[in-house]
Amino acid sequence: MAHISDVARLAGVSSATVSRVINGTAKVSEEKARRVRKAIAETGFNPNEIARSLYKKSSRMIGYIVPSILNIFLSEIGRAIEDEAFRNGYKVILCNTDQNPEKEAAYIKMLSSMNADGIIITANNEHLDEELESCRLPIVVLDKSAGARYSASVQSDSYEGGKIATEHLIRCGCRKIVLMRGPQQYSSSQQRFLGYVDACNEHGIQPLFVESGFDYREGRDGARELFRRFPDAEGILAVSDMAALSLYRLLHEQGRSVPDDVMIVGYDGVELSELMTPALTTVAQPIEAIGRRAVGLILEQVEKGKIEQREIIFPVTLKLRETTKQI
Amino acid sequence: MAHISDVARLAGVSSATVSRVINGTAKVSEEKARRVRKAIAETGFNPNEIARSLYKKSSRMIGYIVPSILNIFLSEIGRAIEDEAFRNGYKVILCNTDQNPEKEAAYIKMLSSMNADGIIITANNEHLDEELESCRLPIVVLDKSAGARYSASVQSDSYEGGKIATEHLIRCGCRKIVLMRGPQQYSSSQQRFLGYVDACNEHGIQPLFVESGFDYREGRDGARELFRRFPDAEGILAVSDMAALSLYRLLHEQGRSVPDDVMIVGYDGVELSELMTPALTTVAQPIEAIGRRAVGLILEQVEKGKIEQREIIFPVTLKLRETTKQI
DNA sequence: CTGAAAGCGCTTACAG
DNA sequence: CTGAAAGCGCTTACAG
Repeated sequence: MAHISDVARLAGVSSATVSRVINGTAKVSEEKARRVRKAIAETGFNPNEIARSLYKKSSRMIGYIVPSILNIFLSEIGRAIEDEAFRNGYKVILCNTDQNPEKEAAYIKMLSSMNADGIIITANNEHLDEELESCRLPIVVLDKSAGARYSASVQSDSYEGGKIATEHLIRCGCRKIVLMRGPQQYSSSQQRFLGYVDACNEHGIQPLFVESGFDYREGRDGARELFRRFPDAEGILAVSDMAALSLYRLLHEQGRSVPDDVMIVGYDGVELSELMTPALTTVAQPIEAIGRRAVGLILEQVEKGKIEQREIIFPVTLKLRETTKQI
Repeated sequence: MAHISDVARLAGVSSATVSRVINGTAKVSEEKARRVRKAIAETGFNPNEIARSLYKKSSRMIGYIVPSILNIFLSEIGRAIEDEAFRNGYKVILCNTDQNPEKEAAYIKMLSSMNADGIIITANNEHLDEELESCRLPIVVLDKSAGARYSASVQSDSYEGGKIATEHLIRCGCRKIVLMRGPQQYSSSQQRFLGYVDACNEHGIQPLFVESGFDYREGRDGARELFRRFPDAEGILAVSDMAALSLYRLLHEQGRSVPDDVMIVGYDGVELSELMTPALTTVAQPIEAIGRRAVGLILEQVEKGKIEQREIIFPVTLKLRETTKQI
C-alpha cells in the first residue's frame, strides 16, 4: 500500500499538500494539484481511513443496534440506514443483540471506543439506560420517545396506527376485535395500544388483547394464546406482519378462512406483507423514511458538534389488501 | 474520555505498563498490575480501538458484502456471521450493494482503507474480480468456488441439493418438473442445475427450466414465466424459499392447490419456510454453520498472516413438509 | 500557497 | 519486570 508520503515524494510536494488536494481543505496551486493527482493515480494511493479517524476522532461509522436482524422490519430499516449512510460516506456496523444486555453494553462500548459517530438503536432493554447515558455519541432511538439519555427519536405514529387499524376492522363489521399487544416497554407499543383502546371505546366495543413479541416465534406464541382465549375473535390486529404469518397458519389448521371467518390487519408494511397469500392488509410505516431520517439526524449532530433533542414522528398509512373486507 | 496516560499517571506507572496489563502481552509485577486495574476502574478507561488499529494494522472488522440484506437467506447468514464475529471480538460492516458495481468497488476499497481483516462476499458480479484481485484482504466467497482471486469459499452442496430435491419430486410422482434456475454466474446455481439435470436424466425425465433471481420480485417474475411456459407443471423447484411465496400466490390466483395440484420444493431452509402456509418442503442449507465457518476462515488467515486457499462444502438436507406428498 | 512539525492514542521493540 | 521513545499514517495549526 502506498502512503501519503510516497505520493508526496513522487509529486515533489509535502504530505500536507497531498492531504489538502485530497480533502480540498485548502487552496493548492493548480500546478501542484495536478502533479499530486497524477502521483495518486500512479501509486494507486488509497488513504488510510484509520489514521484519519484517529486524528479527526470520527470514523464515519454508525452503529445499528437491534435485537435481531432476522426481524424483517428491522432489516428493512437497516437497509435504508445502510443506503443513506453510504451515500454520505458512512459505514454501518451491524449490532445484533438478541436482547442480551451484555452484548448490548459491549456494543455500545465498542462503538465509542471506535470513534463511531452515532448509534441508531432499537432495544427494549431497561438495563441499557445507564450504558447509553454514559455514552456521549449521538443516539437515535427508533422504538421509544427520546428521553434525557437519547439525543433523538424517529418513529411513526403508533397511536394513529392502532386507531386506524381498529376503525378499519370496525368498518368491516367486526365487533370482537383482539389486539396482539407488543412489549409495553416500547412506547410505540403503548401508543398503539392506546389508539386501539380509544377506537374501541368510541364505538362501544370491548378492548381485548394478548401479549406478544414481534418475531416469528414470539408471534406464534402470541397467536396461540389469542386463539385459546378468544376462539371467536372476528378481527385480529397482528403485532407485526411477521406475526400475521403465524395467524395464517393457526387459522389454516382450524380450517377457518381469511377474511371470511376472521379478518386480520398486520403492522409494519414490510415487503413480505404484499407477497403473502392472502395479501395482508396492514398499517404501513414509512420504513425507508425512518431509516434515512435516523441517519440524517446523526449526521446533523455530527456537523453541529452538539447533541440536540429531536422527536420525529412520521404518519402511517393503511394498506387495504385481502385479509379484510369492507361491507 | 480517559486516556491511557491518565491511567498511567494515576497508577504511577508508564503507559507501556498499562498497555501490558490490558493486553496481557508481557509480565507485569502483581503489585503494579493491581494499581493499574484500580486506576482503570476509577477512570472508566476504555481503550481507543482506532489508535490500536492504526498501530496493529487491524481494526478487527469484517465486511459482509451482499446484493441485498433483504434477501432473508443472506440476512440469516449475516446473523450467524455477526454472532461468530462478536464472540471473537470482531465487528461486522454491513455492505449492501444492490448489485451496483460501483458500490461494490467502493466498499472493497473502503474496507481495505479501514484496515479491515477480511471480507465475506456474495455478489454475482463479474466486474468485481479486478477489484478483489487488487485487494490483499482475506476474502471468503459464499456463492462460487474460490478462484485465484479469493482466499476461500464456503458453500453447501448445491449439486446434491438440486439432485435430492428433484428425486424427491419424482418419488412424489411428478413427471413434469420445472426448475427455477438461479443466475448462472454463481457456481452454486450451476451446480444445482447440474444436479437437477442428472436426476432428470437418470429417470428419463425431460429437464425444464426458467431463469430467476433469488428475491421476492425476481422470484415473482420467474414464477410468472414459469406458469406461462409450463402451465401444466406438476412439480416445481423454487429458486429460493422466498420465491416459493410468489409461487403460492400465483397458484392461489389460478385456484390450484399445493400439494394436490402442484408440488413445490423450496431452497435454503430459512426460518420463514417453516412458517408459511402450507409449510414449505425445502432443501435446507446449514446457514448457521456457513456463516460461522466463513468467519472462522477469516480469523484463521488473520492469525497465520498468510492467505491460504480453502474450499469448504457443507452437506444439505431435505426438509419434508407440506408442499410435497409422497405416494 | 506551502512545508516542518506536532499531534491523534495506542503498542512494542529496545535498553536496562 | 519496566520505561522512554519511536512509530502506526494521516491532518492541521503555525509560520512564512
